[in-house]
This record gives sequence, structure tokens and C-alpha cells, in this order.
Amino acid sequence: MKEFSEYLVELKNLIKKRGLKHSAQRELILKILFHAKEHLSPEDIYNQVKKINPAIGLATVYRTLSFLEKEGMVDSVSFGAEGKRYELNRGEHHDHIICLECGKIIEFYNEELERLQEKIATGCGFKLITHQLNLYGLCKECQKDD
Amino acid sequence: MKEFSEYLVELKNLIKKRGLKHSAQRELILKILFHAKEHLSPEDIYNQVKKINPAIGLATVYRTLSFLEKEGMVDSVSFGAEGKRYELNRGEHHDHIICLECGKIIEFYNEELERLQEKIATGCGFKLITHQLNLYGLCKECQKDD
DNA sequence: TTATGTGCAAACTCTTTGCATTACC
DNA sequence: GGTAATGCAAAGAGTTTGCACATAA
Repeated sequence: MKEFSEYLVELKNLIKKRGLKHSAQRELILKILFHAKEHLSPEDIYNQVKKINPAIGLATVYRTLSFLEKEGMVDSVSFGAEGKRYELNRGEHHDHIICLECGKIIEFYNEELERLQEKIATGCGFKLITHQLNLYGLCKECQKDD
Repeated sequence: MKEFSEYLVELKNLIKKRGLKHSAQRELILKILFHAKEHLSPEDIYNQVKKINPAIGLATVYRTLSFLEKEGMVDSVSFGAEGKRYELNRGEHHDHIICLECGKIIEFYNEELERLQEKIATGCGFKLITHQLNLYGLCKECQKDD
């Protein structure tokens, strides 16, 4: 598993390559994403960031997330209505299965599924670039409650 | 292929069952969805509705779409960032493949894919209720432009 | 030194809500 | 006649933008 320092180097290289400047804010946001155990909303990130540096602005969080997403260092996912959430791109693509009752999210990866999608896209004349698949259902615990 | 009158009957039955009241607005919005060739945003629907009845309010469009979606008569999909879009539920589930260049959307259905998703959900201990799969890529025409 | 990044506040977009009025049953 | 639906406008939530100032290179 990649360490934070490796992601940091990646970020710094990226910034240099684009002729931009490093900042403590970007590093901090990257660190929060690295340590996140779940998918974070901009607001979530903002709240965590403020604990360490109360002066930071929400706009910086949005700008940084847009930047990181455009550069491919983070991925965004949206479940249902509640806006986009972000996760660090750890190089292992996965999809999500979401419990409609309790909101629990499980990540999964299925090789066969990936191949099938590729086949479908090709069949439609498309060159597949990416995809988002969300399965919605009831988790084991919430099935009992009915 | 089901005719509009059949959807209208379905809507009226639904309204009766819930102890609610029919309205020309709801009927009009249903009709617009029925004739739509693509996925419509609330704003799209509002603009079409206004041509026929300029007095109608955007809030009514939102309220009607929420109602129809909750009752399963329409489905919503979201592609990328641009908010939810709506389509009439014609009883044939399908997924979408979207061209990142020109925005073209193709609908497809794949039995094997459906089965596989069911299997994955079960494997995670979930009871699958629904899903949304969007494939993103370049369509045949846009591949040439590169 | 100079261009980029930031914080703040205002602006914007999309959606929801409260309320008086209208329309269905 | 009574209740639900509507239109309007205002309020909310989430996100973006302009600008003066701070800061990395």
C-alpha cells in the first residue's frame, strides 16, 4: 500500500509540471483524503481542515478538489441526491454498493464485470474511458429489520 | 409499445389510490416525458410546459417529478455534474453509455450484466434493489476527430 | 519580484418551502 | 365544501467567482 509521502511527491511533481506552486492547504487536503476511511463531501473535508488550520476557506477546498480530480489524483462519486463525494485515487478501480436503509457503502471490484462493460461499449461503437456503477440495496443487517 | 393513454390511466389510478387529485399540470408533464426523445432536466420540462401553459410554475415541475419518481412512473439519471435528468419509466430497464466529447447518450440492456450485478450484491450480503451504471467514452464519430 | 494561491464575501444555480389562492372531487 | 394542487416569491443548500492580500519560487 502506497504511503502518504508517495502521494505527496506525486502532487509536488504534478504542480511543478504545470508550473504551479505548492501550498500547505493542498498538502493538508491531500493528507485528509489519504487518511479518510470513507467518501468525503467538500463540507466534511472543510470541517477536518479547519481543526488544523481554522483560517482555511471553503473555496480553497473546492478549488483543490477540482484540481486534484482534473489531474486524476482523486475520484468523485455521487450516491443518490447528496452531491459529490471524494476519495483518493489509490490506483485500484472499484465500484460501490450502497445500503438504501443505513447508507453503508462497500467497495468491490469484479474483473468479469469490467470485461463485460468493455465488450458492451465496443459493441456500441464506443471507446470506453471510464464508468460509474452504483448498486443499491439492503445490507445484511437492514434486511433483518423488515 | 405503450400509448400515452395507458400511462395516463396509470397516473390516474395512482392518484386515486393515494387519495389525491388529478390536475392538468401533472397530465401535461407526463405527456412531455412521454414524447421526449432524450433525458430532460426539470428546466427543459419547464420550458416545454410554458409553451402550452405559460402560467405554470417551476415548483410544480419539481413537485410533479418527485411524485412521479417516488411512485416509480419516471426514473432519474445523472450524468457527470449537471444535475438530475428524467425519463418516463417504460418498463424496460436499461443503462447508459455517454460520449464525453459530444454528449450523445445510447441506452443499452445486457442480461448478463444484470445477472452479474445480482451475483455481486448477493456476494456482499446485499439484497439488490436497483442500480445505476453509466459508461463514459468516445462515440464512433468523436474517435475520428482526435 | 512576480505570478499563483488564498480567504472572504458576494454571486449564482438548483431545488425546496410557506402561503394565499385555485381547482378538483 | 373541503382538501389537495398550484403559482409565486422567498429561502436554502451547494458551488463558483472577483478581488485584495499573502506566499512560494
